[in-house]
Amino acid sequence: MDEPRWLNENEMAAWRGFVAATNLVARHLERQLKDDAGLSHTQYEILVQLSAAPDGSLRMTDLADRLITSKSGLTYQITQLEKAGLVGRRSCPSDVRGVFAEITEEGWRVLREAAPGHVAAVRAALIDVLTPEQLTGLADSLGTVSDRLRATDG
Amino acid sequence: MDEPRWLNENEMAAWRGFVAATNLVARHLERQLKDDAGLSHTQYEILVQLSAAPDGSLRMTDLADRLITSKSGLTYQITQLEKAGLVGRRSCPSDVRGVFAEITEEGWRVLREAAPGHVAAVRAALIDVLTPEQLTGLADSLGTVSDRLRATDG
DNA sequence: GCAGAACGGTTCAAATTTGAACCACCAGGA
DNA sequence: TCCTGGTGGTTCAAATTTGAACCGTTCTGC
Repeated sequence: MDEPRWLNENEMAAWRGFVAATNLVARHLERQLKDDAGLSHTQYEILVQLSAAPDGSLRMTDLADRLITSKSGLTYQITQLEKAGLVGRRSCPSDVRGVFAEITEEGWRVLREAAPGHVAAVRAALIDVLTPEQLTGLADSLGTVSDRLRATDG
Repeated sequence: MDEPRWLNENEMAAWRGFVAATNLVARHLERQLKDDAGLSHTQYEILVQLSAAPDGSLRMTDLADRLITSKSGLTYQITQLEKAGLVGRRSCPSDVRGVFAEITEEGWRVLREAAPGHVAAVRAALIDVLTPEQLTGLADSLGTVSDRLRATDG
C-alpha cells in the first residue's frame, strides 16, 4: 500500500476541467435536442450512427459498442424509436440470433430536421469557442484517451 | 434558414473524440468506484465537494451547481448518503428554508478509503496517457468551454 | 407594512439506465 | 454426432434521473 500519487495542480486542473466540461456539454445538448427535436442525445446518436452505416443498418451489438451503452439500454431505446417509427428491426440472414437496426425514411427526415440545430449547438458550446490549434490538440488528446480505454475496457 | 455550417474534418474529429472520451471515461470510473468503494461517481463527487468545503458542509443549491445535476437529483442522492451515514443534513440558521449537507466522520473514512484507487484510475484513464503539455492544453480548452457554458446556461 | 415575485428544497410520476439472469443458437473439438 | 463454451439479444427488477408541481420563506418595490 504505497502512498498514492496525488494529482498536482496542472493535472487537477485538467481533470476538473474534463469533468465539468463533460457534464455541462452533455446537459446543454440534451436540452437543446429535446427542446428542438424531441430526441434524447442517445436517440440522436443512434440515428447518426445508422445513417452513416453502409445501408442504414447495424447489428445491435455493433451499435451498442459505438454508442458506449449497455446492450439492454440499447434494446430499450431501439424499441422506443421503433414505436416512433424512426427505426425498424430486421433479422440477420446469416445468424438467426442477430438483429439489424435500420433507419427508416421517417428517421432520415427527423435526422435531417434536427441536424442543423444540433450542429449549431455543438459549435456554440465547443467548436467555435476554441482556436483551430486547440481543436487539433483536443482531438489528439481525447483520441489517445479513447483508444487506450477501448483497448483495456473492450 | 441558411445552409448550416457543418463541421470540417478537424472539427468533427474533436467532437467525436470528445463524445467518445466522455462516455468511455465516465463508464470506466463508474465501474471502478462501484467495484472498489461501492459508490457511484455522483456520490463520490458529493463527498469530495463537501470535504473540500470550509467546514465540510454546503448548501444544497450550491452543491447542486457544483455537481451539475438537478436539485431533485441531489435531494435523492443526499437522502441515500444520509441513510448510509456518510452525510447529514443541518438546517441553516440564517434562512429557515436552507439546508446544509455535511460530511460525517464515516463519510470522511469512506472517502479516504476510496480516494487512492480513484486517483489511480483517473491517472490510468486520462492523466498518465498524456504529456504535461497536452494536459495544460486540455485544461485550458476545457476550462474555456466550461466557463462559456456556465455563463450562458447559468 | 404589504402584495407579489423569486428562491430553496422536497415530492411525485414518468422515463431511462444498469447488470444479472435467461434463452436460443453458433462454433469447434472429441 | 454430440458436447461445451461462448455469442447476440431480450427480459426483468432495482436504482437513478429528470422536470413539473408544490409549499413555505425571503426579498422588492411601493
